Amino acid sequence: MISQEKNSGSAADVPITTDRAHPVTLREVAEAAGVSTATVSLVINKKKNARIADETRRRVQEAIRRLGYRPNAMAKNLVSGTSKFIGLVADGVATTPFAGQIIHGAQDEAWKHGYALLIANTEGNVDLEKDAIAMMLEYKVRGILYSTWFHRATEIPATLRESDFVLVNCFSPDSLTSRAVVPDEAQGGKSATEILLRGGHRRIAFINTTTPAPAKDGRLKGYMDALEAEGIAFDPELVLEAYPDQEGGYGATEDLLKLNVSAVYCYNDRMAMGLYDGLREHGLAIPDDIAVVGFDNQEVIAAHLRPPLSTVSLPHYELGAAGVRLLLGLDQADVEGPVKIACPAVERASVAVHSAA
Amino acid sequence: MISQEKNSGSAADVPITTDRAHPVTLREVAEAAGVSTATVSLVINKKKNARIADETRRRVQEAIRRLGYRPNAMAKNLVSGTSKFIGLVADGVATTPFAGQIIHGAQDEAWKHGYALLIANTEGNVDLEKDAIAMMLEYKVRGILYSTWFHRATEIPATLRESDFVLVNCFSPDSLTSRAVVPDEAQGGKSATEILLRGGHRRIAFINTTTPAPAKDGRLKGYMDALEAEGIAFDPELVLEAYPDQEGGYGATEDLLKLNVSAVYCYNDRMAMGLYDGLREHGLAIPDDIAVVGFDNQEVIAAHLRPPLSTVSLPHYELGAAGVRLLLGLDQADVEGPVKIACPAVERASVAVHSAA
DNA sequence: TCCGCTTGATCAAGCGTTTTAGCAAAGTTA
DNA sequence: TAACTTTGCTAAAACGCTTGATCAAGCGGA
Repeated sequence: MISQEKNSGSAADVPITTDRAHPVTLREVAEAAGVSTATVSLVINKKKNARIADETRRRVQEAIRRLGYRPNAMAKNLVSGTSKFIGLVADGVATTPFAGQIIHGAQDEAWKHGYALLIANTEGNVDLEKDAIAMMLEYKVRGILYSTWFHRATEIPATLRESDFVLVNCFSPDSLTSRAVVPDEAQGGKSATEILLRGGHRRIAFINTTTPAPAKDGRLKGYMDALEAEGIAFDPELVLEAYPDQEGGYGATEDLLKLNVSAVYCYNDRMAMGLYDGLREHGLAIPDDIAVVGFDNQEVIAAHLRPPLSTVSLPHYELGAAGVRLLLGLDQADVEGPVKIACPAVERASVAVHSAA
Repeated sequence: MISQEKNSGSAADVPITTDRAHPVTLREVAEAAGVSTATVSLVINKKKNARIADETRRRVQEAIRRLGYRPNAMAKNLVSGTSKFIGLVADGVATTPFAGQIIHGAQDEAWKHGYALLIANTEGNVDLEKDAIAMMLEYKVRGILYSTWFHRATEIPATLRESDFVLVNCFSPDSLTSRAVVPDEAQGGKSATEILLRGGHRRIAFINTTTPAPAKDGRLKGYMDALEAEGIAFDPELVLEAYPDQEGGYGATEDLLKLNVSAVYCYNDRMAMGLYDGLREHGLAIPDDIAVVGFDNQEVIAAHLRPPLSTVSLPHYELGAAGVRLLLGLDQADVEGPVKIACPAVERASVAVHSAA
C-alpha cells in the first residue's frame, strides 16, 4: 500500500510492466483470454494434434503479449521430470586462459540442442567438487561434463556416477564405464613435425616437457611417427627436455644449439616463446637460421611473436562441443578408449616455405 | 520387464544403486522411514522450531542414506517461487583468454551465497542474447550479470529490465536505472605511471591506443594525474598512439626513440611485448636503457617476458565477484555512476629499483 | 429424427516439494 | 481429576505447468 503503485489505474491494453515479485502465470493469461489454462498451454507449446480455433489462438497470444507472460521453467521441468540442463564441472577451466574455450564449445553445442549450461569451477578442491556435483544432481541435469584444464588421467568422483557423464580433456583408466573425449596428441605431434618436414628440414630437434603427462608421450610419439613416415631414423639425441614454460624454452637454447639442427619442435608455445629470446641472443634468425614450431596455439603468444609462430591447435572448443554431443548420444563413443579430437596445424611464418629441393 | 532388473530380489539394507530414470522422491523416503513427507521435509531442512523426536530423525536420515535420496531442486524452487540461480550473459568472456576470470569470480562469489551460475555466451549476437536472457527469466533467476569482454559503454537490452541486473565491465549512459561495476582505469593508469616515477623517471612516454574506449581516456587521465602529483608538467608530445597489439607496440618503437625518454608506459601488455622486440632490435636493454610498464597483467605475457613486465592488473575476477555482491545487495551501489574496482600494480623487473637520487 | 463423428475446449490429476493448521498423546499444574 | 500446555507428527493446500480423459455443440447421413 505504501510504496509505488505503478500504472494501477491506467486503462488496459498497454503492455503492462510486469511486477517482478509476482510474475504473470498461466492462469492469469487464461483468465485474461477467457479460456482455460489447458488451452493456453496448448497454444504455447504449439501441440500439433491440439484443436484450437484460430480466433481463440489469437486471443491467447494477444493476452500473452499484453501481460508479458514468461513460462516458469521450474514448473515445466517438474512435470516433465527432466531438466534442460547440462552440468559442466571444471577443475580450472575458467582460470586458465585458453581452456575457457571448453566452456564456450560446450555452451554453443548445448544451446543448439536446447540445453543450458550449469557450470562450476572447483579449482581442484574435492569438497567443492562434491557440492557442485550434488547441486547438479539436484537440478536433475541431463548429464555432466567433467573437465580438466590440461589433458590427464583422472579419478572419477563416486557421485558423478549418479548421472550420465562424459570426461572432457581427461580420461579414466577404467574406460569401460566412462566415456571421454581428449585431444589427439600423437596426431598433433605428427602434424607439428610435418610442418617442419614440409619446410625441407631433416634434422629436427624436439624439446619435450619434463612433466609426465599424456601430452608428453603423445607429442613425442607423433614426432617419431612423422619421421618414420619420411624414412628418417629417430635419434634420441635430438630430444631434449625442459620445463614447459618460457624460462624452460629459453634455458634449453644452449643445448639445442649443440645439436646442430635446422629446425626445432617445442612441446608448447610458451617454450617456443622463450626459445625465441634465446635464439635471438645468439644472433640467430627465425626461420632462416632455425625454424620453430610450437604446440597449443595460444593465440596471444603464437599469433603475435616475431615472426608469428607455426603451431598446432589444442582443440578446446571442439572438446567442449564433442563432449556435449557424446553426452546427448549424438556422437558415438569409441569402444577403444576416449574419443580423440584432431589438433589442426596452424602455419605461420616461423617456418620458411620450402622451395622444392 | 524386458531389460536389466538390477538387484531386484536382493535383501534390503544395502545402499541401493539408484535408478537414474526414476529418482527417489520424498514420498519414498517417507514410506521407508514410516513417517509422513512433511516430517522428512522438516528433518532435511533442519527447521529449528520443528519438533522431531531424536529417534524419528534418526530413522529418516537412515532412510535418506539408504535410498540415496537427492532433493529435487525444481520442486523446491517451484514452491519457493524463486530459484537459486544467477545468470551471466557474456558477449565474449569465455572467448577471451583473461576475461574468463569474470566467470570465475562470479562463480565463486555466487556459490558462496548458495547460488549457481547459469551462463550464456552470446558472442555479441543480439538474437542469441535475447534468447539467453529469456531462458534466464524463465528459470526465474535471482538476477542477471550482463558482461562485456572489454570495458565499454553498452545498450541495455529491453528484456534485461524484466529482471534484477548488474552491468559488469560495462556501463550505460543511463546510469540512473542501472547498476554497474567497472575497472578503475584512471587509478590504474596512475599506478602504472607511479611505478615509473618511483623508479626515478621524470620524462615518461605514454603509448596510448588508437581505439576509442573508456580505457583510452582513463589510462591517459591516470598518467596525467600521476605526473601532476609529482609536479611534472604534462607534455602532449610524449603521448603516442598505436593499435593496441604486439604489432602496434613494435611499430611505435621508432617514434618512441625520438622522444628521448627514459621510460615508457604502454596502453597494454601486448603493446609492451611488441615494444620489447623493437627496443631489442635497437640494441636497447630493459630496464637499463629504458624502463617499460604495461597494463592488463596478462599473465602468459607479462610474467614471462624477458625481463618480466611491470604492469597493472585488470581485476576481472573481482569484477565478477563484485557484480554478484552488487546484485545481491551485499555491496552498495555508487550513486554517481558505476562502482569502480581498483587495478592493482604488479611490479616486476622491467623497471629498475631506484637507488635514491 | 436419431446416431455418430468432428471440432473446440475444459476438467482434473499429477509432478516433488514446503508449510500452516490441526490433532492426539503425554506431561504439567492445581 | 480436570484443564492446560507441550511435544511429535500429519493432512492437505499450494507452487505453475502438462496432458489424457471428457464433454458439449454442431453437422452430415440414413
